[in-house]
Amino acid sequence: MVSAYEKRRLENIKKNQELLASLGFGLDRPTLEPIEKRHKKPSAPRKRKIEHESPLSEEEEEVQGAETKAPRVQLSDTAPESAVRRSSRNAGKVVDYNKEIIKGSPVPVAYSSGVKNAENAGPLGSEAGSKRIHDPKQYGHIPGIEVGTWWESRQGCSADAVHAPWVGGISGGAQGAHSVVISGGYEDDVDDGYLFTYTGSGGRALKGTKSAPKNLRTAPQSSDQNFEHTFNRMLKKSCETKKPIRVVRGFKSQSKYAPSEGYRYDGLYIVEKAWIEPGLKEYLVCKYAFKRLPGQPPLPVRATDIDETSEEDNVKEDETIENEDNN
DNA sequence: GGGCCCGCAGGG
DNA sequence: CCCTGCGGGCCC
Repeated sequence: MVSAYEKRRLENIKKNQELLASLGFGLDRPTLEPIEKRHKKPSAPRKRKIEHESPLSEEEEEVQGAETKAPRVQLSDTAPESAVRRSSRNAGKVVDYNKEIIKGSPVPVAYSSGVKNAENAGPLGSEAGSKRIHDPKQYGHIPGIEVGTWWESRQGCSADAVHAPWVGGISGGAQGAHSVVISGGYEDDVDDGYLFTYTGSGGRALKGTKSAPKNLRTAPQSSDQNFEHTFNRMLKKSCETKKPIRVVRGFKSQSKYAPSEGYRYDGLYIVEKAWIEPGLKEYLVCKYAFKRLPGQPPLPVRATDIDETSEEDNVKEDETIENEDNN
């Protein structure tokens, strides 16, 4: 039995994947090998899902090797957008830093925010109360910030001028967006690393309702998005001007190209296409297809099996890729 | 672990 | 000034 929500989600994903495949013809996509295969605790036998409904292009399979999993997204039918918060999960966690580094990366890439003051952290982002020395309102790379730079939180990312807002996913100016953060807030977005779809902002009841007023920073989708919205208009402009956009991937994204912890600068992309489509929950959303500019360091790939010292996290993470087969 | 609500930076 | 935003910390 597949719920209407799940059906819609899979349809949207498939549509977005097809679009990305059409845009990605001939695109070179070097990736870094994941760090050594990790051991997973032998717990209860798990059903491995074989994906059929969202086939990847040959090109993608070549890159991903034997991994042909669908994006790891939340599959809850009841409260999908509330199940991704885990900001305090690192409290007291001890991580072996050396094992978190990928060989061959231009800068050490961490897979865990257990890293404190690591050499891969942004120059200012690791220092409390540091003052910004570069202007985030510019297009292209920020001087001194290498692709692969990692921050524990978005505060550091902002201090290093890569993405200014602490909360919003889109930042920009008259010629288009300067930077975006992939944060996994939209379940039908597809991330193939060198290409990804991105959903605009707006259409959320941040103030709550009249009877129950709130002052939230994020909230579930409750109305249509449109291109008149400031940030959505910026990204549409980006599609016209082809100005480069800094892209940061955050741990909340379930993509295999996203860090499992913290936030990582993944370099410059352009917006190839902008359109409006029905999102999940019936509301229209603004969608964008991003494409990575060539000549940048390869993208790291998240290790498949994460060796968590605490088992509850391990189980929880793994369950997100399980699902009843819809056959 | 979930709900609440805060500061902050940016855009208009 | 105002309002907004795919954070995050605190309290429960």
